[in-house]
Amino acid sequence: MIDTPLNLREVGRLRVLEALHHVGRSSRSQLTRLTGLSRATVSSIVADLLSAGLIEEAPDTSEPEGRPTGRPAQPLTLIPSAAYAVGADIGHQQVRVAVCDLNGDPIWDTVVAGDTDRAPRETLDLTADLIQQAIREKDIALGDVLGLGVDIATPVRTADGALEAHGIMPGWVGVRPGRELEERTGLTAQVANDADAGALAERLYGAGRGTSDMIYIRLSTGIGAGIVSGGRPLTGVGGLAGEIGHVVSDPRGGICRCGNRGCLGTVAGPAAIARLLEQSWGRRVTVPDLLRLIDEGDRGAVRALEDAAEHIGIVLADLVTLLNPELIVVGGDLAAAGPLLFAPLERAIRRYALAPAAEAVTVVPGELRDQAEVRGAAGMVLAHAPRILADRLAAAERGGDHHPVTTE
Amino acid sequence: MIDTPLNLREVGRLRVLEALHHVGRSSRSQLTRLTGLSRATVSSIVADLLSAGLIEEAPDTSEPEGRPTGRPAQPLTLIPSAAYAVGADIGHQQVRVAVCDLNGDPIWDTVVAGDTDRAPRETLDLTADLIQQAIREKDIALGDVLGLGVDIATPVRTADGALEAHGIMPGWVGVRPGRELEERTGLTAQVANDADAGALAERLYGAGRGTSDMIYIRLSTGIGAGIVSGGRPLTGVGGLAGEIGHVVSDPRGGICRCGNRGCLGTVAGPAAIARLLEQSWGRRVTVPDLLRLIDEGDRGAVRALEDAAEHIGIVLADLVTLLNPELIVVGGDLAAAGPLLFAPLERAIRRYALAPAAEAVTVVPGELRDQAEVRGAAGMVLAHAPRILADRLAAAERGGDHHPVTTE
DNA sequence: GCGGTATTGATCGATATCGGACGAAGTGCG
DNA sequence: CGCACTTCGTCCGATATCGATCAATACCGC
Repeated sequence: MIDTPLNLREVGRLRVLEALHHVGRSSRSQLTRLTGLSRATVSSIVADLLSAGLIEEAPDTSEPEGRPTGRPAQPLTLIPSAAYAVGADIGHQQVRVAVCDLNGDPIWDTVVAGDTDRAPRETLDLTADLIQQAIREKDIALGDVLGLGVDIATPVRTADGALEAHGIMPGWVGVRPGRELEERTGLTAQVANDADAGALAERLYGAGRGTSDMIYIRLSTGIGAGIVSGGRPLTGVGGLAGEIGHVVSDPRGGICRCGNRGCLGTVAGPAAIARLLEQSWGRRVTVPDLLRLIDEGDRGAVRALEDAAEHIGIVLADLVTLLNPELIVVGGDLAAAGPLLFAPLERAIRRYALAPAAEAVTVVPGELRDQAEVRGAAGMVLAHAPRILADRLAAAERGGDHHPVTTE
Repeated sequence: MIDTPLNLREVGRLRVLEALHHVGRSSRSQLTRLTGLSRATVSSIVADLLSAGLIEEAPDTSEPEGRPTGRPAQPLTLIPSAAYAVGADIGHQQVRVAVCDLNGDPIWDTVVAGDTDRAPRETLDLTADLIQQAIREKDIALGDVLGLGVDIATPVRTADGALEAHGIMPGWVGVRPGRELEERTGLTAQVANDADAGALAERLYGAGRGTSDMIYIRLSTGIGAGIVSGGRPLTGVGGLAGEIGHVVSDPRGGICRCGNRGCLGTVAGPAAIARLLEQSWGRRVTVPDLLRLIDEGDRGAVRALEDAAEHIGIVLADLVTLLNPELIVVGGDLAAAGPLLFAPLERAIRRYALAPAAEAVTVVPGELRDQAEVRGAAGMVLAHAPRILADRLAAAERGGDHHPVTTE
């Protein structure tokens, strides 16, 4: 993903691809407006892309707008199956691999359970096997795969893609899953934190479509957040941004594995709620148990959830004051808890955040559920799809110069 | 600042200008690497820009690198005086106007005191007068001014540049200072919050040069912050981002004018510290008074400052955990307080922020002092200088087609 | 129904960009 | 001191882009 400046001759194609990727469907004349190129150039590039099999003339669909008059435009679209991206989500207890088409729609999706925390090598082997299985089963040419996106439940150092020491996956410290999987699969890989991947997915395909300033908060075992600012993921200088689970929520709270006291995750994380209930119930309580108890209206569980939600809401309120986001998307298992979670969350935001910022923000549950992270991982690659496609077209022209499709 | 896509023919010039603006000094051959254009194209564009008087062949300076061998490169630079930007800083008790050259260096700078809070119209008139006076005195052609940057001590709605209701400048609510000043001066204007302007200035010209993830915190009357994320200012969806002064610091603290309780600004803002001392001293204490007391080692003043710094540090710690910045720059009057301010600040960050994030961040005082905001205001314009210059060159070619310098 | 109008998409000469070859300007070594 | 070598900048033919003109298609009003 090095940002080598493109040859000026290749910029046109890139712009057309980007515009099509962005708006999904567009005519030649609309493309001239979107790209700034001349109509002649757009027509020429479009002809190229058509013969390259990347785009197609859409069969003309519903156009319910009161059209102005004039010759009707011929809509063009990217062919979704012209290229694919693979996403791999490495969680604590499972590996998930999905293949997505150019639209980001998953066409293959599998989850395999396993104790990933302690076995990096085996987990990476398994992941690579799943990827190859997917490509084989869907009969995809390796050259049609744009790349591999990986997300993992621990911070990723942006500089070299290595995993940070303070993460919760003990055996993985220092491992560079991107490079490992590149060697195993032959695909170019990029790696991100799971919350960042989830944020990207919800922004591209889920509840946050079209927003530019969004926070995705993930309530599963711990608490993590992915921040989108100005349309771009906010990772911070070392990839640690969004570690909302380690904001100090109660200075007199319990000791966190990160070394601080009263981190939000230890005070209000789903695991902490479950542990709280274990004390009174005297037996093991999992997050699904918790959800069932809440659903049954168990007063202790409801109280624990509400208290946790208020703590989370207070921290979110700070984030709202500081970042002034448009939307907060709540994902992870616990998002299923519904209004009992959302009501105290929103109340805390309205109460503690700066009023105009609180008014500007909406809190919604995620739409993608357990698919969010994998789709976001693939989405990281797809976000660069136009660039990768343009690069490949340019390389193909410089290399094999025999285009039998050139003239008639 | 509409982002109309450029004609492909005009992209080359833009890229060359951007590269030169970014690195400051560069040879033709280095420009080919920076821009991705061919050597031939770069040479042609450079010839254009030379004859347009925008760039010059630098007289060859110290090149102390162990040079590799080969024909020496001919360095090129933008001519700093080829264009200017005007900055206007509208504070609570003063208006400051500066003219900066293409390097961002101020060549004219004036402060005028006045009760700006209650007199928007008079303040705008005064500002416009100062701007015109500056242009006249420095004998600058209006066509050589790229634009006007305005910053003001209240949140600015990004959508239309109007001032937000919750700001601290009562008479200004709903005013659109950008449009007002455009009408008065004939320059195109852009408006930002003062903390955002300060952040930009410190990042471009001050303590934060070269950083991409930075927080600028301003301790003057109140507390505000400007956030730079991934090299871009983070304004949020409504321009409210960075309102660190309204993060709730003490839920049982006093009522803030924003309607909440215990906002950081009311608990630990310079004005709050001064008010705290007034209670014991029984007379009016200003921020300069406060600084003098601290300098004299007055124990009450020192204690009040340290307590305030800890409160501020705790909120900054949250920001460090959430944004993982590289640098925190402390500006505003109070930054002059020195180690008595910085020590508790850093201690709180180390204590409350996530350890690896705390290790990654450095806290430094600002370098630009009271010039930060004006220079940042001008810097907003200068950040787009290449684009504006390229646009103007293109427009000039389409319009007046008589270039006597073309042949011969 | 038919000309007027508006918009899209294609065609054509002028021009700018690209890649490669060439001259220019130095360094290092025999 | 000359020659090989390296890098920088310019020159030149091939090609893509641009702006303008032209054909195609649909709506509108009389």
